[in-house]
Amino acid sequence: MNLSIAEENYVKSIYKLQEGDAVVTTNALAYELETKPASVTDMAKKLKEKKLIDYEKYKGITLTSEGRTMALQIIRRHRLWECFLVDKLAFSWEEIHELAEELEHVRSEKLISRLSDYLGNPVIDPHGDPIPDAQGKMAKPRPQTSLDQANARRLVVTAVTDQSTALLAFLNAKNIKLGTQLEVIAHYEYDNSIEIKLKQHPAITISELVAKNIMVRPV
Amino acid sequence: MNLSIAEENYVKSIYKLQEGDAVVTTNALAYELETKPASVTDMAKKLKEKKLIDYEKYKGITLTSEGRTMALQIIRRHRLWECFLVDKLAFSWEEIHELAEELEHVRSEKLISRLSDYLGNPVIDPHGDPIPDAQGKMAKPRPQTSLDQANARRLVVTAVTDQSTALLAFLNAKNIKLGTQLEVIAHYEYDNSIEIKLKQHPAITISELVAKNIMVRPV
DNA sequence: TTTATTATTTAGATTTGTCTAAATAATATT
DNA sequence: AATATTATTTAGACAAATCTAAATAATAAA
Repeated sequence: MNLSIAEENYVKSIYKLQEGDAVVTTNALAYELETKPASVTDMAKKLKEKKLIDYEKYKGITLTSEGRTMALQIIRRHRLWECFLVDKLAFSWEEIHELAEELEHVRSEKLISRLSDYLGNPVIDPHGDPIPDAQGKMAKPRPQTSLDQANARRLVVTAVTDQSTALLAFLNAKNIKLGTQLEVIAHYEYDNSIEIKLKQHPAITISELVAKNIMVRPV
Repeated sequence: MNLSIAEENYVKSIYKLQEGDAVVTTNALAYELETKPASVTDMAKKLKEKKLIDYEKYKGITLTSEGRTMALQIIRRHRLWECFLVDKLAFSWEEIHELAEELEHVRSEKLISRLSDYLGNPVIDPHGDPIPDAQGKMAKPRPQTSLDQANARRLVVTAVTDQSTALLAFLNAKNIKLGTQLEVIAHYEYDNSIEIKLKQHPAITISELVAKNIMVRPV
């Protein structure tokens, strides 16, 4: 089946919001796709017609197994292009998402399989997320949490959820990037700020807002 | 200015049909884009509004200098991706066009400039066509003609105009590919067939139809 | 130069994906 | 349980890109 770019984006977002098997609500999907709930309802009817989702009025959305297969293909394409951009074209991790967002819609099984070979068939992308193989199989996602909720002491940065230039500039100034290892020194209850220490750097204190946008996993 | 994919395809095709400065007719453009003349008229009004073309009813279409700049950017993207597909992913010359046709619509100056660097800033693409630089400057197109009209004796294959699988299979069987050098032995007036010889192969005779679809330049 | 042919444009419709505003359903609050 | 709030859907509209059929302009042929 051949999906439009819009349809692909819906399928991908539904997959993302499902996180396993949760039902996705109209509003959540609208928010994720930066569109209006009415548009989501319209598209839900179309995707149901194409048997990519299960959908009943007011009951929310889940992917069918066919929809899940489509989603995994799109995610595969996205993550392989991200690898390409970082490994071959030396882009930094904060620049790649929106480019991969466009490249992922070039549908060619052959292109993707050759790209994968060319990259050495990587199994995780530059954000640390697993890459589905051609059959849609992939490793379990790493158990990442936002920095403000992490309970381990020694952590590694896996992603940044807010791509605003203000945040990225801040992280740059503090030498925090993808793969950076850090140690949590203290939580300050008063404003939920967190004191952290990077190797070869003095300890710094970051606000709750910043901590919420830094994703980490135990090292 | 930000063009839609449809608009980019129009601009690119107008550039191609102009071949310098010729006026492009509605019908010719419709044929090139595999669409209907009425659709071309509609789009012509839009592109005129955006100052990318000069257009007066019944008088045909030409690009403005702004339109030409856009066209050269699109062609640059297209040809760089073709280089990537052949040089890095080992695609053959007959497979790359339609993939590049999609990849060319990812608009990112930075992506293209890095891709160009990565490829060693090539100045001709796998079909032998020149690649515009970031400023839109490019070498003169090679003087290619179809094999049936070539007057030189020793030639090199630069392109195939008909991408049908039947023709490609034929060329494959005869070991004719991009860059293949050949020598014209004889023209047979009766049916306009041509006898040619490839190095390390016995001479073969090809029909006028085949010869018309093989582009060559003197070696 | 009148007529026939071909090229182009217009008018009106269609599809896809979106929107706003209003209606309805589901859920939460009192 | 009645009411308020929030979530979702429907109805109707819109923009982009296309189409068909009919009208008009340009060109070729008689």
